[in-house]
Amino acid sequence: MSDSPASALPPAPLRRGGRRSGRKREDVLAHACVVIGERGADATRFADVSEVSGVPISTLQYYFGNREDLLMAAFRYAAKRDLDGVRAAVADLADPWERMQKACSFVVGFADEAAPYAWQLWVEAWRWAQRDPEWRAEVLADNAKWRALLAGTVADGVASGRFRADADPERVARQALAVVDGIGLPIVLEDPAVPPEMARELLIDVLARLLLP
Amino acid sequence: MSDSPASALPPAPLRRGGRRSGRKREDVLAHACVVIGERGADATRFADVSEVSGVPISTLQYYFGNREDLLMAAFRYAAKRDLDGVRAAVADLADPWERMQKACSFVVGFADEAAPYAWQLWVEAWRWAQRDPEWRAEVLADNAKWRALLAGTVADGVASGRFRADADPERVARQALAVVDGIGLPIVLEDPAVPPEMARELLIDVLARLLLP
Amino acid sequence: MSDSPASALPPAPLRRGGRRSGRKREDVLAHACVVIGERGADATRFADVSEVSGVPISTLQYYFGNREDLLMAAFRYAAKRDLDGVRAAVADLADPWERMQKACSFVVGFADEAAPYAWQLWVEAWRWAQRDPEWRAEVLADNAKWRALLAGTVADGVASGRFRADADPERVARQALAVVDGIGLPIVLEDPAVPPEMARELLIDVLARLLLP
Amino acid sequence: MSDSPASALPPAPLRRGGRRSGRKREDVLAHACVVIGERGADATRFADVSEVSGVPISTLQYYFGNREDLLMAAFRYAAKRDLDGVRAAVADLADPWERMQKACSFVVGFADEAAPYAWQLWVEAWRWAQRDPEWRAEVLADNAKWRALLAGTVADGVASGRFRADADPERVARQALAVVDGIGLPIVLEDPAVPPEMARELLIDVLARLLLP
DNA sequence: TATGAATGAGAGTTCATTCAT
DNA sequence: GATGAATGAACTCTCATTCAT
Repeated sequence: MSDSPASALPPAPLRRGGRRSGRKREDVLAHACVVIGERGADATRFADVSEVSGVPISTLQYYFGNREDLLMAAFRYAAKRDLDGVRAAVADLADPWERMQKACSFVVGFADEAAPYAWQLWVEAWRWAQRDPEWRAEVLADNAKWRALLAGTVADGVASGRFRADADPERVARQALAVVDGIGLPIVLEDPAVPPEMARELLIDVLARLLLP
Repeated sequence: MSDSPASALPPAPLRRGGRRSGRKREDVLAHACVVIGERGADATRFADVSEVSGVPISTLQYYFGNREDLLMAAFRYAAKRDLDGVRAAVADLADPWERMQKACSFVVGFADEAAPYAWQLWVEAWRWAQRDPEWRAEVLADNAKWRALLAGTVADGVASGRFRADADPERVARQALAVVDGIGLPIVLEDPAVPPEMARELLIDVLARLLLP
Repeated sequence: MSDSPASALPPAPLRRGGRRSGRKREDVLAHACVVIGERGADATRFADVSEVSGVPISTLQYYFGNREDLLMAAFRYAAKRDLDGVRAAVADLADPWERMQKACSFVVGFADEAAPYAWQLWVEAWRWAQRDPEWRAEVLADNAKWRALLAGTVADGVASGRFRADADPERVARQALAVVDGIGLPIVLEDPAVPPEMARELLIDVLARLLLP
Repeated sequence: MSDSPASALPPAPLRRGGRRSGRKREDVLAHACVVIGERGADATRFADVSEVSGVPISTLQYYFGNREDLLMAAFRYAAKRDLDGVRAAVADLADPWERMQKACSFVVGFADEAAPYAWQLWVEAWRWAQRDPEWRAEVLADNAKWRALLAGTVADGVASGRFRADADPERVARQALAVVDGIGLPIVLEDPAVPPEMARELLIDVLARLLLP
């Protein structure tokens, strides 16, 4: 009933705290994210989530209400998880340049630190955000958080002299995020013309030109 | 029946003379692109395309077969149209740097030269390409064409001395395409944090760092 | 909603007590048999069964799945009902010759003991059995049961001396079944050249030649 | 375009006479019979007949009109062909008993003299005849011809003393036809319990009891 | 709180048929 | 006489959702 979703993430660790139902809810959302990542949000039906999570359809509706509500809940869950993940990943890195690289690598799924289906979920969210105001607000808010994370790192580096003095943290954060989003594409499409190693190297190169003295 | 699709694009340029059915087919595809751009490919029903184009549902099926085939035909149509469009737009620009800027601005929809819904259609295509081999092949092939276009421009600029001598056309093309794809996101989401003018400026800035001496 | 189907058969005998859904399911099947008998299986639409039974189309699909599954369920229901019917009809007949006559008369619809549309349903089943392995298996299994029923009766008659000593139960069962199937045709077609009474008499005559001393 | 249908029958021999279109018409009908035999009349679409015959759909409609008209034409064609076939097959048999056996074996498809799909087409015709007056008239008329054929043979045998003197030609013809129709069933269903050889033997046995002294 | 039963809305698809050439 | 283009009608099936327990 509650196997861990396909890869990586445990079946919702939150051992401590959490009312029983809260735990199950999270468990379902983790599964839902996998389904959305694999089939796309539009093609994600209650039946799919029910099957992978083992929770009956009507119970899903009892928990989340609408189909769209379920989707939104799953996206919120993933967004928070990704952000928490990247923060944890860079937490113990002292060097701003190291942190910048790590943070940018995270989402696109380089190496093992990646959140499963993170990029796919973002693409889904973007699509819905183009058409639904609620989704749009959600996505924009999250984008802001990512920019803040990067801008903060840039500011640190500038202050410490690790980065160029004329680097504007806000500007560079926007640019870095753009490159990250753009370089993720060939990776998820497994474009043979841009294998993951090359993609990472191209990404780091752009970041270096933007930041390093 | 053959009104121009909702916005911008003319009622289909069409060869000339035009074989009866060929003309109508293209007309339908232009309309379909609009619908896909507005509602998303998954949400695009025969009924929608029928309503917008004035062509009966069964006639659409007679023309294109499957719903998915219709979608694919529309995407192919748009991909070709965009590529033709950008080629035409840069054709009479002599300066490589001018051409680079123009080409990169084109897709994301800056100014008036943009193809309508071009970016939205690409996002749709990416999503399908992640899951369907046929779409994947199509998208990768088109990506390659874009890279070639940019790489050619870079090579010209290097040869003419307008660009830095150490700029590797292939590498820069990949990077430029990434930035273009990534900077398009806040634009279509109309992110107030990254208004179009700023986006353009940020994009040009990255290109400059990659290319200019 | 649960009127007895158009003709003859009671509003479903049903176990007794009856689990809610079981009762309704059987009720629907009885109605479906009538529709199939009247229109033919190929021409039997969900809409027809829905109209006759008063059960919404989507509920029919919820119960039975496919259209073909509904058809198959109806046939299984009818096959069992007919077999039960003929067994009950001959149960209290002591004389093998009486039993033989009764059993053979049953299916083709002589007199009042007939199961409604039994013969039509068999013809439908034969058609599908020619092309679908699942139907074929079902029909062959049922044919075997009928043969066994007849062969048992023949064996009884031979043992009791009522039938010719040299009558091979298995052989005669096959022959009797063939005559039964064949004589049913003019009856359902209402061939004026072979009115029911004549048909019965011709059938009994053949059986007599096969069995009586 | 006009390959011979799957088995046996030539692509309509009628070399001599026949206006061009008459020949093509017959050719189409022979193909249609094959389709009907293989898929069943209800499942026979214009597209199928068009494909096997190579004649465009609209031409089929031009020739035959309705779908049902095409079906009926095909059945008429087959019915005549079968009757002609059996007449030819027994024409040069002097012994009434030989003729009886031959005629009865013909339809059910024993040996090589069978008309392809003859039995299947009859079953189809029976089904339609149950519901459509026009088909019913057609089928009854043909049944009458078959009965006449058999009755004539019986009468010959009685007259010549080959058959029992008390055999009533009309009665026996009806009975024989019933056994033929009934014994055909396990054959077309390929019932392992009644292999063709056994079926023929059982059939002949019944005929013998009805006719031989 | 949680879940099975039931049902309406909507979509794709097939296919005969009509019309113009 | 023959045929391709075009289209409406009908049907199956999927799926979210409501209701009762």
